[in-house]
Amino acid sequence: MDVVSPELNILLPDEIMDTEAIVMDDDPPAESPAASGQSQPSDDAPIPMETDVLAVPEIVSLCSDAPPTQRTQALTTSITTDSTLCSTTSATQLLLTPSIASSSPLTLRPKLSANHQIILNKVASSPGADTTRSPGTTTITPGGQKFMVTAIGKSGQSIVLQLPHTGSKPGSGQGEAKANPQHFKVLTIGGRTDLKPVMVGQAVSSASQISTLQAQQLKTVQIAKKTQVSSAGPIKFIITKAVNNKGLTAQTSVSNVITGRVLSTSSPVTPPRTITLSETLSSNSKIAISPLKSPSKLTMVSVASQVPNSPQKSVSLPLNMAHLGQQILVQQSTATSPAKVVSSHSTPMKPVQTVTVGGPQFKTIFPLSTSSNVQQIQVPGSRFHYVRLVTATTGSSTGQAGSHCTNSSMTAKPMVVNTAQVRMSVPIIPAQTMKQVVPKPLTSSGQVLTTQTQQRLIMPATPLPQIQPNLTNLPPGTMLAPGSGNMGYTVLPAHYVTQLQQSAYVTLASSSGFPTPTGIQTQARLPLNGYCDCFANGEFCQSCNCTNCFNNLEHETERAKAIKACLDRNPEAFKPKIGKGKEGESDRRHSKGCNCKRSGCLKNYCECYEAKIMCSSTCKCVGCKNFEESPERKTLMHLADAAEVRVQQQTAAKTKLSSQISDLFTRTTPAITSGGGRMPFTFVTKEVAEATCECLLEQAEQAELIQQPQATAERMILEEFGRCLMRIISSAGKTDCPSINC
DNA sequence: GAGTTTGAAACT
DNA sequence: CAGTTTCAAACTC
Repeated sequence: MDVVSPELNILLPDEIMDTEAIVMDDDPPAESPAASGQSQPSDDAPIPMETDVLAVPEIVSLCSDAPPTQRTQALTTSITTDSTLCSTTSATQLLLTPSIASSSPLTLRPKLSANHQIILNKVASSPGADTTRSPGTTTITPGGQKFMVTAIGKSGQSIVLQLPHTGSKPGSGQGEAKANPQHFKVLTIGGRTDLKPVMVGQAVSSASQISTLQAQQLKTVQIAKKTQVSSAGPIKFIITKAVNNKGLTAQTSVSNVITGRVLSTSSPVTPPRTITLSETLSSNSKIAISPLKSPSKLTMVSVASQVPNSPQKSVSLPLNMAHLGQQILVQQSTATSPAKVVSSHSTPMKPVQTVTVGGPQFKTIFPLSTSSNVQQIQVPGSRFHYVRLVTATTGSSTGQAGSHCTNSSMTAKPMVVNTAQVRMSVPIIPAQTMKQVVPKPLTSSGQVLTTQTQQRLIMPATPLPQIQPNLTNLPPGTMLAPGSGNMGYTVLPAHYVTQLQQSAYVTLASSSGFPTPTGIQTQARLPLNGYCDCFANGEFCQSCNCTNCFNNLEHETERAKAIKACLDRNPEAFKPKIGKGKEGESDRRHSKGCNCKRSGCLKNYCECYEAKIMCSSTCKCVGCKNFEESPERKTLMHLADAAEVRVQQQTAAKTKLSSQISDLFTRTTPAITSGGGRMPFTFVTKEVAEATCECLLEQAEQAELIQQPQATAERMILEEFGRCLMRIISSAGKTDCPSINC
């Protein structure tokens, strides 16, 4: 058994994990089921994940010495940690982990593309066959031969897996799948630590395919068809993406799930993550990939409402998946229908515990107690309902629906109950410190409303006591606009005041026809074409160069109305773009997401990068490299860190030098002023200098007398000069007028 | 500091 | 929702 070290993850190209969407064939039933997995020439080209996907480094290569046909049925691959993945024999199992005893064969035709992508070509398109591109580890068991491809890498480094023509139409029924059991198991390892959809292929598995799962991390993702939803139900592949996370070596588990069907494998590599990918039918087009795409696409293992006899309803749950915030998400659905996974609550929810899962896009709700050890997981904004099966048993897979977790939550990082508390502070400071910030006397006590970081009091208009009780319910960044409700304060985060500028300018310079709510018509405007640092900082202009400035107390009304007009146009205008993620999420994220296309999200053009946050599912960026495991990003971060360290060191050195100079000056000044004569010019008088020179001349003469060579003469003179200096120094502390005697 | 690049926002 | 335009910030030289 070859085990791919997690380090390979780093080495693999980024594109591997860029798996926002995959192409899955949802074609009508093909003529050739090819259930046996016969190899057929496939012209299916690997579907690039994105434009530059093909530039995959030669990190992994798959080769098989078996004939193509044989390779089709018997994938012989070995994966090593070195730069070469060479096949052994057709019977060779390539297992990264103690693979599950999955006997369901999956006919795949792996090939190594010119760009060294691991490609499993689907022999022929069939309804049951889906094109799968899976970065990560793929375990395939064709006819008892187990095949595991470790596509360790990162986003965008795609391993293209194209399933051979299976012939088992997912929607055609499960029996067909059983008749021609073609199963593959895809395990993706490595890549981003965050939730990222991973390629999923058609997974047709028997219910018995449940492995012992001890993965510490797992994210389950459902691939949902973007463009087309078959009435028969799209085949959905769920791949657990093992994430190379901090060298974890726990077994990774793989769960390949078609609706109601779950395949699970395990591999001792890294904690997996299950990722949902969106599918674009028949799409060979380039796919813009961003990390953490589409949390709403997350689809989990269907576990609820299982049909007891349904072979497609097996649930494998990775264990320890909660580690480091990784999460297995099990979709609770009626698995009887191979069609679209629909969340259904077959069992009433138990009291749950809301926890924050590391993935920024998940809010996990754990049932405090359920008879089936099902942890319910809620994904905000998702119409799916997820559960996580947790069991204390660590036994091997028995084929039962359930989990094989080994204290998954124990190894997980502390789950923080998301209280979504609004942190605001309302300090009371002396009124005189506010200056212009307080245009009107607030109260006799001079209470000033401030909020936590970056929030400024812009426009207090009413006494604080009226609003203070409400502030505790305001989220950070809340703007209390004048006239909004009974609140007369305008609290703006400084970062977003800039957004107000332009609008404010337009409003104030309302000759442009901007429909101000109040119909203000004035030529006055905020300074500098609306661009005023004072205003941006949420402050009134003071001692700046702006002209016709309305950003002052005198124009309080106009200013407030400008703000209000801006809010009328865009109520979200002052909400922080960069802030906490969704409720329950701990990571910061961009509320809208960037839309970078050329910068790779690694320049400050990218708002996410600028804010030093990872691109998230909300981003629409192309060729994004701003994800956690991006080598480019790491490099930049390292450079930035190094630069910062340099700056700090230089600053510290300058500070120290300045301090030393200052200290020296401080220490020497008294001596100078007191006539102590400790400074050189105080005791190296003209007489001393002359005497020294005489001594040196005398030494030179002596050297000439004894006919010493020039070098020796110079040495003698220098030695004499040294002696003179010593005498000067020694005399300096004794007398004001040191005497030099040769 | 000028010119170019880039992406967000506005607009259609 | 997609395409285009505008514009200011970021970037390069």
